Amino acid sequence: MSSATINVETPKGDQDKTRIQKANEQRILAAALDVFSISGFHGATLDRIAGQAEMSKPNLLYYYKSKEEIHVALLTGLLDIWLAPLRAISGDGEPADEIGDYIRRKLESSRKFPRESRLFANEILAGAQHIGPFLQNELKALVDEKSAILQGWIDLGKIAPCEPRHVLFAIWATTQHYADFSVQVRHVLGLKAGDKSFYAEAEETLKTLFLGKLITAPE
Amino acid sequence: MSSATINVETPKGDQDKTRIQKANEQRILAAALDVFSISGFHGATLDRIAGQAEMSKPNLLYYYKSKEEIHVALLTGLLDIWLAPLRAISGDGEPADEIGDYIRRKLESSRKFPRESRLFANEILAGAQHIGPFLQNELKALVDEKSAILQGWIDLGKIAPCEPRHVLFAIWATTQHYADFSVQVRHVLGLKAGDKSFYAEAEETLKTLFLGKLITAPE
DNA sequence: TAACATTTTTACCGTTTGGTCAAATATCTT
DNA sequence: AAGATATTTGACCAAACGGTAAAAATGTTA
Repeated sequence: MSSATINVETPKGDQDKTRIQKANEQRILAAALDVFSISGFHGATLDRIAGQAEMSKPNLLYYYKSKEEIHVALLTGLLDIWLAPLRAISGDGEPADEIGDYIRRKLESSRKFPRESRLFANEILAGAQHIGPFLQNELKALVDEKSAILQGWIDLGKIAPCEPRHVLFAIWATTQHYADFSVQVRHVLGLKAGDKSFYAEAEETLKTLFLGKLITAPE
Repeated sequence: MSSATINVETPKGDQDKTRIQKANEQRILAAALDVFSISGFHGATLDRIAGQAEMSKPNLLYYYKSKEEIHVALLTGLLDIWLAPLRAISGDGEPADEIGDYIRRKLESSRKFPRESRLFANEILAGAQHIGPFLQNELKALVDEKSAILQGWIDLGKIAPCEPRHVLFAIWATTQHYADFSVQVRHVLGLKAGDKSFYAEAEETLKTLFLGKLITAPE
């Protein structure tokens, strides 16, 4: 198993790419996202990805040198989607608004990008082989920063005493659950495949949970 | 892909098994749990499982006819571990005790059985091919039953109004997160591999979260 | 349109994988 | 000990897999 980790630098300037190149790379990534997010890295095959992209396998390998390169490209593109809701937390707003909005954004992300969420979950479950450095560096730094904001609110008595990092974990877990475990959610609720009607209840419940006691009433 | 789902009936009475049979089946399942929980079904190979079990591959296949049969055997054994904490919720106790104990039991389960938790997560992520019927039947019935208890507490004004099923989802998500996403948790917290010291903070945080507002103060 | 570069396809290769089979060995029963 | 049964192993196989080579087709540009 090669130990390639993601590198942020763009190996090729996006402008000197052919129109066909750009289109086909998009088709490949879209197809690969479908397959990887369901079957995981090892369960996915180049034949299925190529089939999904309506493309021959050698043609696919003309754009990406290996299966792993496609996987890494997907993960790289994922990280911004994953980070965006967290980045948007501001220390200037009211805690209830900021946390509530964060929950809303994360739920929206689960609803709109369930495949990306499952791809991410698969990668973490498998030991974060590729995105380990990202977790230790970029993500950790951002969590440190946002935790300090939460800690500031605690010090001001605006929210209840708690471990800020674990509160973030809880928000991640609960919101991503609706994408990663959607099959279980639907089966338990008796919903049919593709039914996403549970998201409204989910948002209401999570806001009750996180904003109920966590936010101490202003005196 | 064969569509075998788990069947509860024991195909062979456990008593008429040889001493060697029982021992080797245990060795195989232990080894398979190691490999499956890290690599997923497709990433796992019979050679690696056999190697981990210190056994030749044909010998392994003498006890289990196929890779899938091992996988199903593991999943089947998993379900009781998964259900036990939920089963233990009683309508007779006080809400704060019952919910707090449920969180404690689920966290303990994540700490003691992280491989089982990841195996379960992998199976759900992949679409719950094998345990779909279990989710729709046994699990749904149990969730219906326990949700009714929560609803009873709501009606009595003992806990805040909420969607009981989604509260259960939130407890599952947050507690299992520490097993399934332990790599991410450790990287963000700056802990070394194998360090499980975060569980104490996790329990405290989750109880603050779920018992803070959810439980309305007795008048 | 001719020359060039890019894209696509056909045919193929070596390896890995899940699984089989018959023979050999160990264990149990009487 | 002898026979029956259960266990283990080495050799092997067909299929699937990731990937390659080179030619054919298509697009671009002067």
